[in-house]
This record gives sequence, C-alpha cells and structure tokens, in this order.
Amino acid sequence: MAKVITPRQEDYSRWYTDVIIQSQMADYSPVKGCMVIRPLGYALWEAIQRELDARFKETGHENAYFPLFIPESFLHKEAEHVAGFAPELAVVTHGGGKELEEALIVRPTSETIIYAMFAKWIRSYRDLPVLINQWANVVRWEMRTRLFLRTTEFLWQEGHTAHVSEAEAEEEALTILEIYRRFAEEHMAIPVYTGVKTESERFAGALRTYSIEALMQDKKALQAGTSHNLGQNFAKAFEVKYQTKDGTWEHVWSTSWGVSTRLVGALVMAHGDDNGVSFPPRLAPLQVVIVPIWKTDEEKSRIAEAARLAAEELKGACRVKVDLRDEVSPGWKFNEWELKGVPLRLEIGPRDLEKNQFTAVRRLDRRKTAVPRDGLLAHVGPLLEEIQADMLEKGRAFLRENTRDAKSYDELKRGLEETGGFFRAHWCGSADCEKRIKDETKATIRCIPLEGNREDGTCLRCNGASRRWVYFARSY
RNA sequence: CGGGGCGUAGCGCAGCCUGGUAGCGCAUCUGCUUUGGGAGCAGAGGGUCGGUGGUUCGAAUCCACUCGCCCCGACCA
Repeated sequence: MAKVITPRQEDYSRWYTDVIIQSQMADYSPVKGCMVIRPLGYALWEAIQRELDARFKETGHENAYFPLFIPESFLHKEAEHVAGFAPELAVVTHGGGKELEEALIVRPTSETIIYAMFAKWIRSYRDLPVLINQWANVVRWEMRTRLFLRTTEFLWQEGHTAHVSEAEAEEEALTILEIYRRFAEEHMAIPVYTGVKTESERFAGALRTYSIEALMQDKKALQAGTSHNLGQNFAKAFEVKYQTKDGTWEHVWSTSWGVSTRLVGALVMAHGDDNGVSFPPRLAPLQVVIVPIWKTDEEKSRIAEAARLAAEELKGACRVKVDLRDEVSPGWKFNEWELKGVPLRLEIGPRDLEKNQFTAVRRLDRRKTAVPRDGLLAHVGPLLEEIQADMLEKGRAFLRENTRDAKSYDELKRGLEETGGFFRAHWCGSADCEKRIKDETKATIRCIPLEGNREDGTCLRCNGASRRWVYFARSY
C-alpha cells in the first residue's frame, strides 16, 4: 500500500522521477518530451514567478508579451544565433490548411522578434534603456528530456534590455545575475556559484554569458539561471539604432537573461529525500498542515474544532491547511504531506489537547517540538524562518563539502569518480584543453568566478600558464 | 540516432521459457471494527493481455512486422 519511491542511493534518477510523479508535481504527457505540470508543481512555479517578478519590477523592468511564432528569416539574421539553435527548432509550415509562404519558428527564445520590435521603438538615447521581461513558454527539440530539467516545451522568463553603452549593458547583466543568486539562496535555499561561461559554453550570439551553478545531491552541477551581455550583436543584425546627444547614430547594447521551470527540478533535487520532496517555507505552496488525531467521537469534535481554530488563527500569516479527512489514518497523512514537501506539520491529539499544545514536526529532519496553543501565531512564523535558514545552511555545508581543489589532472579524474562535486582547478584558457578535458572526464567548466580566483598556476592538461582557477563539474 | 529495458484491471507487478481460455498486491465500492508514522476483517465490481499479421484444434505465451514509453550515451536551460 505504501507508495514506493526508489531510494536515492539505489538509483538517483529513478528517485527523481518517482518523487515528481508520486507527489503529483507533474506527469508525462501524450506528447513525447513534454510534461503536464500538475497543481503542486505549478504552484511552485507561481511562487518562483511571484518573487522574481517583484525583484524585476523593483529594478525597473516591465512585463510584456511577444508572439510564439517567429518568421524563419529572423533567425538567420544573426549567424551565430541560428547556428546554435538550428538543430532544435520546431517549424510550422502549414496554417489554415495551406502551406505558408514563409515557415514560422516556434520560439526557442525571443531575441530575434524582440529586437525586430526594438528597432521600431528605439530612436533616441532618450528612449533608453528599454527594460522588458516576458513570462512565456518556449520550445526546443531536445534529444533527451527529463521532467522539469529538460523538456521540449518549458516555461520561463526572458528579460531583454537595450542600453546606450556597453558598460550599462554589462551592469544590467550583472545586476540580474545577482538577483538570481540571491533568489536561489534566499528563497530556494540553494547556494550557488556565479561566474562567466567559457567561450564554448556561452549563448549563441552573446558576448559573455554569466550563470549561477548549483550542486545537486548526486554531486552533479545544474545551471540554474543565465544572464547574457549580448553586446551589439543583435542590435547590428536587426538595425537597432539610436541617435546620440551629438546627433550621431549608434547601435544599442543589449542583454538577455532567463530562468525556467528547471528551477522546480533544482528544488526537488536539492532538498528532496527518500520520503518525497521538501520545499523551503518561502516557496512552499502549503507551509503548514494541521493533522488532528482522535479516537472517540467526543475527542473528534473537540480536536477538529481546535485544529480548525488554529488554522483560522494562522491563515493571515502563512499558507495553512487542516486535514480533517476521516477516511485515512494520521500516519497516512503524515506520509502524504511529507511526500508533498510541506515544511511544517502541526499535530494535535488527545495528549496535546490535555497539555494545551501542538506537536510541531519539521519536514526537513522530522524534529519535533511542542508549541503552546496560546500564541500559536507567534511561534509558527519563527519556526518557518528557522526551517528556511536551516535548509540554506544545510545546502551551504553540502556545497562547501563538495567543492575541492584539483591540483593535477589525475586528481580531477580521481575526484570526479570518487566524490563528484565541484573542483577548483587551473585552466590555460584554450578551447582545445577544455574540450579534451570534457571528452576525457565528462566534466565541463561550469563557470569562471568573477572574483576571488586570481592565483598563478598551470593548466591541468597542458601545463600552460594559468592566472586563475575555474570550476569544473559533471553537470545536467 | 546507438545501447538496454518495458507495454497484462486505475497503479505496481506475476504468468510467457515448456501454448489449454487470466492471477496477485494496492486502489475503488459495501458493511462492521479502527485512528499518536502508510489500520483489520468480510464481501463486491473491474482486463478485446499495446497494435497488426502469421503458426496452431487452441496464443498473454511461439514467429514476423509495427507503435509507444522509460533508462543509459552523443546535443542543450
């Protein structure tokens, strides 16, 4: 009768699929590579949207919406961009029963159509900066898919901005990177490394790509957000120009940046355990579940009433629910809400009632504490914040413990096999060394930190001079 | 696209090797007893065995083809 979740140790990727399906976050769709996001998974995405959207708006961005379909020719205007995306495009060739004169691309990202519009809207330096964000779905025909982490269609936000100078675009790209980093830590309770991508890992059409990199429990890295300084590449391809104060015409400098439903997968992989998913309180769709426990009818009425009153009291302060179902046992409810990741459970049974208390149990570690019924409200908030903080601290310790130095190529290879995780190592900067290391170890350079990594050394592979170390890891 | 695995009741599976007319657990429904970590007993309903074709008196089982999905690799947020 117990739902069976494959233990993480036995098969991590089965575990991942099991918890998502069984917690009802998502389900496989009739279309290969696509997924149905069920209410629990979608509520998480909404929580992510809510928080990020507020931060984007605080920093001056506005939401807009651009069309799903993009004329095929638009993709060809930026050479690197089309080369990067060509293999994974979905193309619409027919509409209204007729073959289209020009095929339409289902957007894999919206740079091209957005810059085409920017070209219409931007005339003067007074029109800048343009700071736009859109929440949308995109399609990339991936060869191999995985729930939330990589699906053919996925939901994301894509920010697109245009600026008067390279410095301003660079500042924008880094501002967003910082928003992503703080969101990951403060809300998702997932500490990340930030840095710039190498040339080979960078977005097709970007000058520089920055990313936040998280570590999953199987010691594989996950790119959780990206921010690109696009330079003037798209501005030139789409003739996005503005007139300066002196009356000359210049191309704008632009950025684009995004996070996707992949973040939901990151949450699952970072915090889940063999009992199910486990969500940090700030993002959890349901933060507190109250489970009453009774034997007799007399107990039932008193305890159900106490549970209801408690929920009433907490309602304004947190997302709470009372589970009054009589057809399943308390034990069943404990397991079910743990499976679904609710961070805090309040139990109230005859013994609690007698002592005028609730028994609070943390999803994180099942630690129990007694909470007095009087002033419940005053206790629950701090408890949730404590859980949030403990989850982040646990994540920090995990990241720290799984980040090592690799002084030699041998050490890197051995470390990847034996422990996994991130490795700080020297790299000369050549794409050739990078590729060979990738081919030989399956590890890639996740990012080059922007600071704190200056140190003279020699490249792992060729012994050439290196002036800074980078993060290597196997990744999703 | 290469390698592996799987399609049998809503879900998870057995049966297939060695053909004989479909079974188990969970879920569902009814009744009674239960409820502090996935309750017990009794009864009931539910399946053209992924599809097509073939072999055979007879196919879930053997053969051929086909469709779909999952996992592992090459591409990617």
